[in-house]
Amino acid sequence: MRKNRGRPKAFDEDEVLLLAMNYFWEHGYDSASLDNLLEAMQIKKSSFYATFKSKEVLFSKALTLYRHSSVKYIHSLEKEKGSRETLLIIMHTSINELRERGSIRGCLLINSAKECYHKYGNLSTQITNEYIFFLDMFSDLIAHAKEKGEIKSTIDTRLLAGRFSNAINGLMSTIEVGASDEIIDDIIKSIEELLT
Amino acid sequence: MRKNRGRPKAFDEDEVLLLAMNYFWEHGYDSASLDNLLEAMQIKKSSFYATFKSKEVLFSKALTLYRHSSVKYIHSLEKEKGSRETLLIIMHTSINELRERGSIRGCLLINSAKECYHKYGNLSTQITNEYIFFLDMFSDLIAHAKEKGEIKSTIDTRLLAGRFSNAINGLMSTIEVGASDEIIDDIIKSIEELLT
DNA sequence: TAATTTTTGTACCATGCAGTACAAAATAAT
DNA sequence: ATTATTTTGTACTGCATGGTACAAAAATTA
Repeated sequence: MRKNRGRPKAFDEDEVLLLAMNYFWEHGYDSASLDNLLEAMQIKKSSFYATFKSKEVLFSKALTLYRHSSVKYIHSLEKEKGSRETLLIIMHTSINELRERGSIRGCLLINSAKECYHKYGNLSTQITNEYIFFLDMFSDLIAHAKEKGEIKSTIDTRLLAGRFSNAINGLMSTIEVGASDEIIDDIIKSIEELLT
Repeated sequence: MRKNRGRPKAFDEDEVLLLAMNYFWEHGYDSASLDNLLEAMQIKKSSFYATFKSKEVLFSKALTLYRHSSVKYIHSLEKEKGSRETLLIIMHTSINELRERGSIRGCLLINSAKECYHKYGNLSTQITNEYIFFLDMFSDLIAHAKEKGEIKSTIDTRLLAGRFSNAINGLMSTIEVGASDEIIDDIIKSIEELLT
């Protein structure tokens, strides 16, 4: 069986996966209907099922892409802006999104965890694994920041990463529930203090 | 038009609303199908539409009931256990649920906020109002605790309520995403420290 | 050019959903 | 008892969903 036989694909698999990831991020798993996804991905149903075998598999691949692209982005950010600053930028990215568009997408993993918690077992375990990966990444950033003296906190590095992640997860909920700017700004302040 | 005419209702409106609220709390708004709700409420479709005119109206009433029953519970708790202790019990209730059942329901408002954030405008505004009500209640508890010397923190009472609420909202997400007990226990510790 | 292989477009399918229609049943008023 | 009024049970409607069937289209190989 030679390769490159038959009609060639009219789209790039990675490109349409990125489009799908962004659509999932914006709308969530259940609310993203297949038809709307296909429109966002600019491909037809049969092409979709030939390439990604189901909506669930597509989502799983989107979660993996989310990790890969986040790692790439955060590593480049750390090089450019430093470790502690990178952690703060991670938080402020969502806040800027809020001020500019009036709404936030939050963290794809946390959003998905809420959706999958009871409903989708397979996805849940993947989400947990991806989350641990992010926590490791935050731990590394904090460790580097401590080495450089950017953070002086005596709290255990990994637990500090947990508190940081927790505060940001809360912030996304707090924003979505419609808290006032005063409350939100104070929470941001408390997160900055955490990384001191 | 006299009252008590015609066939009498075979169910108590408040009772079935409570059943509906618990079902929504367990499953969320979208995932709670009308048929499953009706089964949980133990009434038939026509009775449902004659009493609550739609699923959305039912949910709105469930949100209001959630506030009413929470107020009642928390006030009695404050009388019995004190103000600071009540705040801690609010947190530990979810954690106990986790240890006992292996999963948590979290806060109905926060769960709903996530679901309604983009999708249901009417419900979103109600959710924000209910949330402000809870924040007021937390503020009162903290104010009382400060008066009694149970809490010495110099952070503004309302902002402290915001930080407390934020940390708990985060904790629910952190649990759902599958964080380790070590991370969770440390976050609990940090919340207890917040109320010191 | 003919045969083979793969992708693509369209029509279709079964299921689950919120909500409606309507007649039968149950009560109160007359 | 008859009539008026309300609730209840069941069947139905229309729509959206994820997924499939299948033939036409587009490329490679011979």
